[in-house]
Amino acid sequence: MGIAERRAREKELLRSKILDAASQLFVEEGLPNVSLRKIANRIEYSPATIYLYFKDKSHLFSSLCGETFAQLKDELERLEREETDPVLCLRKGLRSYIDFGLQHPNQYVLTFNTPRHQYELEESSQDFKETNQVALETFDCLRRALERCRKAGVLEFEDLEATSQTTWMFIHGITSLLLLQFTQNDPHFPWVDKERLIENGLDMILRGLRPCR
Amino acid sequence: MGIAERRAREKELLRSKILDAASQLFVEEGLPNVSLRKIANRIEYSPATIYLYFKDKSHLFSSLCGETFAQLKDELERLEREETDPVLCLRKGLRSYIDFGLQHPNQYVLTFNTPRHQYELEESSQDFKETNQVALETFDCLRRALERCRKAGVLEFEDLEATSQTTWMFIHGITSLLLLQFTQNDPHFPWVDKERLIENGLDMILRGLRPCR
Amino acid sequence: MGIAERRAREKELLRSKILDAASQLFVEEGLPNVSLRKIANRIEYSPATIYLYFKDKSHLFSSLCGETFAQLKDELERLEREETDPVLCLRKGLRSYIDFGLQHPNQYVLTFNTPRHQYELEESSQDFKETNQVALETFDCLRRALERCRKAGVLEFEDLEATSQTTWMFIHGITSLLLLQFTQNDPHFPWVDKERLIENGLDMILRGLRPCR
Amino acid sequence: MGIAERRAREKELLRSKILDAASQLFVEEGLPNVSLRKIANRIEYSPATIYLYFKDKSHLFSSLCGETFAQLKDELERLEREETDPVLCLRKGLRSYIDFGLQHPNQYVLTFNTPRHQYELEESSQDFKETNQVALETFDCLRRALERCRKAGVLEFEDLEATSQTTWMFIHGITSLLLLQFTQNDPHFPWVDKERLIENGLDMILRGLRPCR
DNA sequence: CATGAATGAGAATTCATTCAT
DNA sequence: GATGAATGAATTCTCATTCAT
Repeated sequence: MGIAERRAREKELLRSKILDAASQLFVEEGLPNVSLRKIANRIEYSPATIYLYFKDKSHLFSSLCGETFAQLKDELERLEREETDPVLCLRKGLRSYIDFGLQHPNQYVLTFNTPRHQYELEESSQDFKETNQVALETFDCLRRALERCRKAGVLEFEDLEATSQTTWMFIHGITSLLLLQFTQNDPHFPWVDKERLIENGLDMILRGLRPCR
Repeated sequence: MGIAERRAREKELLRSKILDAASQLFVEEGLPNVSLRKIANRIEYSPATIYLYFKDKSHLFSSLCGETFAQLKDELERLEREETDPVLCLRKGLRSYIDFGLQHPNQYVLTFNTPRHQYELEESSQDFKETNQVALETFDCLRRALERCRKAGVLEFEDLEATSQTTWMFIHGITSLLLLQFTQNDPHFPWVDKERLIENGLDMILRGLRPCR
Repeated sequence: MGIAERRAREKELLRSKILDAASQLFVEEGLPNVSLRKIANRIEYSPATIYLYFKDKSHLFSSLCGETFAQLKDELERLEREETDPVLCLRKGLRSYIDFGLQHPNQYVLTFNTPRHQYELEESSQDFKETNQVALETFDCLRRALERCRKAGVLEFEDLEATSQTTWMFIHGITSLLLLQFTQNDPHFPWVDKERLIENGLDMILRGLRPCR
Repeated sequence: MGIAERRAREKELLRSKILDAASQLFVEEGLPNVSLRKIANRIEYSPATIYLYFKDKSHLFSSLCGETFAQLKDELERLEREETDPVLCLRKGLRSYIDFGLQHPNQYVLTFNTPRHQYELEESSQDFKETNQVALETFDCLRRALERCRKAGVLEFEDLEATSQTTWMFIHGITSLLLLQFTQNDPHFPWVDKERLIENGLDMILRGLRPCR
């Protein structure tokens, strides 16, 4: 029993090491330059070993994203429990989302800015379903946060679903272009200070939802 | 004389065919799976021929994006001349941007959702400079549209630059997630109807900028 | 245990096969016409396999030369131990050098008659350092042989270093032009018999160093 | 008539320009990196034009070498006429040969250190015959210079042909290794100063041929 | 469980050469 | 006489993946 447990623990550990290495390489070299070989090198295992833990490259990346976003969900749920003021809770949540994207640029880009057919994944796979489940639950946090504001009368809108999705689009736009800005470092575009942009964005979103008078 | 002209026309034609083929392959297979070989196959020319028209792969892609976005700029400038009502001009412009992105999904993704270090391009290149110039000019349309609204007293905001950038972020978010939705075709997420989402998004943006009372 | 050994042996064997094939192709087709593909074809392995044994093309060639010249060094050092007469030792050594060059025409040409910038190799590489080390040690044999003759009073010269280098130049000239003669097979030039030329050359070298009276 | 002449002159001129460009590129980039395209670029003609003047790449290079060595022959023949002291004439000739090699490193290497089957050339070709003729005549200068010294009693040797060839081998060795030294710039080998090496070499050659007592 | 060895497929790019004009 | 356009063949090298051990 103890032996089996240790084995399971060790197995889980190696799986994590693989994902960690992938994540690091991702940041350092950019998605298309991450090869299984490089991942294997970094953890000092053979490339073949990775196939014992992940069916293929796309499953690995899919898991990576899934597990990354699980963290975001946890954070948003914590916020939901701890922050009682509904508008503040919403605002902090949106802010967390953006910060999270900036902290995990590659997973963010891979998940939301990379057409899926590039890293195909059969829909039936277990990994895929899990990832998806997490995503839906994460989005639910936003839905609930908006609904709470509406109930409290501090925000006003008709269609909860449409508003949630639109709000997501806005913060996705903020996150996404900030990421572009930092990875490209384009000297020609007169980018406003990051902090400023984020707060201005959140202000505009909330102003767009405030009651009409 | 006529001969030289015909030749030039033919040359231009082949260049277009290459760009077209690239763009199609893009859609069908995703950026990292587009190779010069495949492009050449599709137009039934040899791979080497492409090098007579583009210095290398990154120049080809850069040209592709640059030339595509020149169209957007043209359209926005046309709008600016033709639509006199400032808010309507702004709204139509934002809408055009989104529609344009949806019509050229791959160029859009390549330009705004693809970290540059993946398809690097020396900054000094002529292609690069031109593309950049076009981008800046396109953004200027948005700046002017917002400023006109402010002068007309129909919108209210403090910092023109920050507001322009934030607005861009929002419509980029809309475009970007709509594209994701269509390329992924995720059956599990309860997407609201596209038209609805766009209009809701534009409403929210404008509401976020309306005068305080 | 036995398994690991057999594997190591097999691995070493394939490495040798690659080097052999490279060397042969070299002879048959000339250096710039030796491609990794051709080497792979000849040994009936895939091109990719070669990369498991050599980092890249230049490392392969560098290894080839290095390992070849290690043999020359061994031979010269053996001579040094076995031949006690200093002039004879020198003469036999020079002769060995020439014969060695004639026996390994391609490695010789690659090492001494091929401008390095053609097959560049980072200086830091391990292969490179080793090759270099071997070369220096081989040259040391010549230095010592000359010095021994001087001490014995049978040869006379002022500057050991300059004389060693000049002597090397002479035997290199002999080797090099004999190789040219055999690879070109030029029917128009009235080449004197090889053996004659070599012995005449060695005579002239030794006569040039004999004491003045 | 005048027209035809001008045409012929112009044609000859372009031929020269091609050879010049080839020669320059040679020096700058090394033999295997000289492509017809680069040559054509440099003279601002199309690659196809080169084929109007040279049958193919190897003929071009062959001509290049032939014409370069014609210069050496001219110089040696001039020396023969002007320098009356036989030993001095020999020594100056040898020195000229070495200097010439150092001044035309790439042609020298191509001619004498490059196995012919790398740049094949049918023996029957006109270019080939001419080049060969020049080479034989150049070697004749050395033969005559040695013979003159023997007749004057200042040098002593039995076989003129063998001695001439050996002498050539020696100065070829000097030239060849000096060229190696300069193109490789190997920091590990303690090369003696160039001038010193050359003069030491010439001394040794002449000492090797001086009368026995 | 882990891997060393191997590979087929494919990538970007360059080149010498041809030929219709 | 000169060339613009085109190409087939070749190059080095990387990668995801498999499989016997």
